[in-house]
Amino acid sequence: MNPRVRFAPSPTGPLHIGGVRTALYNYLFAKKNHGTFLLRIEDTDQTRFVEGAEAYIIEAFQWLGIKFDEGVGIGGDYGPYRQSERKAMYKPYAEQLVRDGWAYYAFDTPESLDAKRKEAEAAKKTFQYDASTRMGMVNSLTLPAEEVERRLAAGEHYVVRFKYPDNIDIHVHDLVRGEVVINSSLLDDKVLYKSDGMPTYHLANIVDDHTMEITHVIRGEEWLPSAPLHVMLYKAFGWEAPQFAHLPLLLKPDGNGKLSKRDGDRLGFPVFPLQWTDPKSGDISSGYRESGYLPEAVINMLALLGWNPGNDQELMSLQELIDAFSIEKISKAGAKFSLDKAKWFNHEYIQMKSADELYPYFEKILGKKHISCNADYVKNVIDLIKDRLNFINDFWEQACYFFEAPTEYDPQALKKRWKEGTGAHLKVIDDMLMSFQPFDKQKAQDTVMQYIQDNGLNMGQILNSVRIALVGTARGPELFTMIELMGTEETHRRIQRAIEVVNL
RNA sequence: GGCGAGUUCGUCUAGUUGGCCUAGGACGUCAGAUUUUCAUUCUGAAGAUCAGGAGUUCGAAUCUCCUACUCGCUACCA
Repeated sequence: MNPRVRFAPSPTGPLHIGGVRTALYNYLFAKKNHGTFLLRIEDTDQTRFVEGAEAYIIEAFQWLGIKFDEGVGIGGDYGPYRQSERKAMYKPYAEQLVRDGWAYYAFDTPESLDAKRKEAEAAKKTFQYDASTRMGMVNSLTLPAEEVERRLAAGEHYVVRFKYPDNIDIHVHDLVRGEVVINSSLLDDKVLYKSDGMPTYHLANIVDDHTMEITHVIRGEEWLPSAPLHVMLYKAFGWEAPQFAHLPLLLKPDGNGKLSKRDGDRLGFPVFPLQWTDPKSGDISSGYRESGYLPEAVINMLALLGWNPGNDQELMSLQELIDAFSIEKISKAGAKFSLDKAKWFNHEYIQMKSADELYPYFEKILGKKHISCNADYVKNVIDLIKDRLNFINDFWEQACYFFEAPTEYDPQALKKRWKEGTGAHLKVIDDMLMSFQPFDKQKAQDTVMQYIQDNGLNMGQILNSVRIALVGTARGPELFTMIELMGTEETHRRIQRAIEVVNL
């Protein structure tokens, strides 16, 4: 049977990069095994619903180039794929569990539960709704049947709680961690069905995974503690459980905690694929896309954070990742996100792109500066400066002088390269350069070099002074190539201006 | 507090059946080389006694036990 896997985010805000990796692993697994990858939206918590989050999630995967076969936004035979739209189907399942003795109605109010917790806290204990306490609570286990009926009929608020069999070992077979065993007496009677008529994650995810015929549940490690509950639920329903694989966490670059939005803000890197504006506060969180990352680079980097192909290959296309992927090679320990490595990946991917491919990105950047420019010229610039780009957004910093004459000159560079008499030499060189119409790079270079040699000048000094005139500082690609690209007119203007302004 | 998981260079990791590991690669760092400058690129170096301890064994990063530390979960959130 071909596997069916799902990515099931909650639309409570922008998609965390750890979630993206979870989705990626699901995707790689599905594609490797000729399976189906579907998107399900888990919006059972109406109080945490955030406008635009679902659209954000879909757009993020579009940008990343990860395609769902089925689900929200695509459709399929197992829909609807939004849990809010499946609301009606959960209640019968909850009732079935109560009928079969696997669950019970609980009428305890949030206030009374709070009181119990506080009470326990005062006694330095923790209150747990479980086999040891449930008989002292207000529920269908302690109330007479008629009373339960009456309360239900009267429309009183209630929740359905799972009733663990007492003192049994629950085995969870995890594909990355092996066998995990926990005793039922340590677990609390989790709420399955909420008083607002919605299931909790636990019930909804089991019902949906079963009815959607999910074969493998690949999710974050934070779900491991509730996996025993899920295993028990499958048992209670008499359903075959899917295989589980709990992924290691993505950790912050420094320290040990889980990577959070705050770490991104603090250390200056995005934690979300796309930029996100909070609809309530208006706060903006940066995204990989807007920060100048290439989606291929983000995917490659993420794939290797917690998994590796078992050899030394690090630069891998999506297809190569698919071909090499296997759950067995997923590591158990959490992985720290590294900004340096992310930068390196992105640099590598930019180098793989041609000027034609890169052009649209840079045209947009120029557009924002209100610069419209001949496409061939821009592409030539790209070829010249590409290898110094780590991010798409580095473009302007690295190439601005190709589009705007420098307005000031780096004092450090001037001090080092601009000596007495430099201006006079520049005048001569300027004339030489201008004399080639049309410009002949090789001849111009030969002529200037000859001049430098004939006058016993220092090549580094002279050429760099020209460079400062053109760029504003001592950096940039090969000088005569720049001159050729900028044109003699522009070169002339810049040299003249530099002589005037620096005036030494 | 309870429960669970994890622990190889600063970071990501290789190491799957114990011996070719005097622990390999990548990022980062440092040093050289190339270049008219900067960046790129290239070469090289430093960097882990495999969390610690005990044991099994001729031999352990790899097996067993104990300890420590870190993280996760502990809601009518997912």
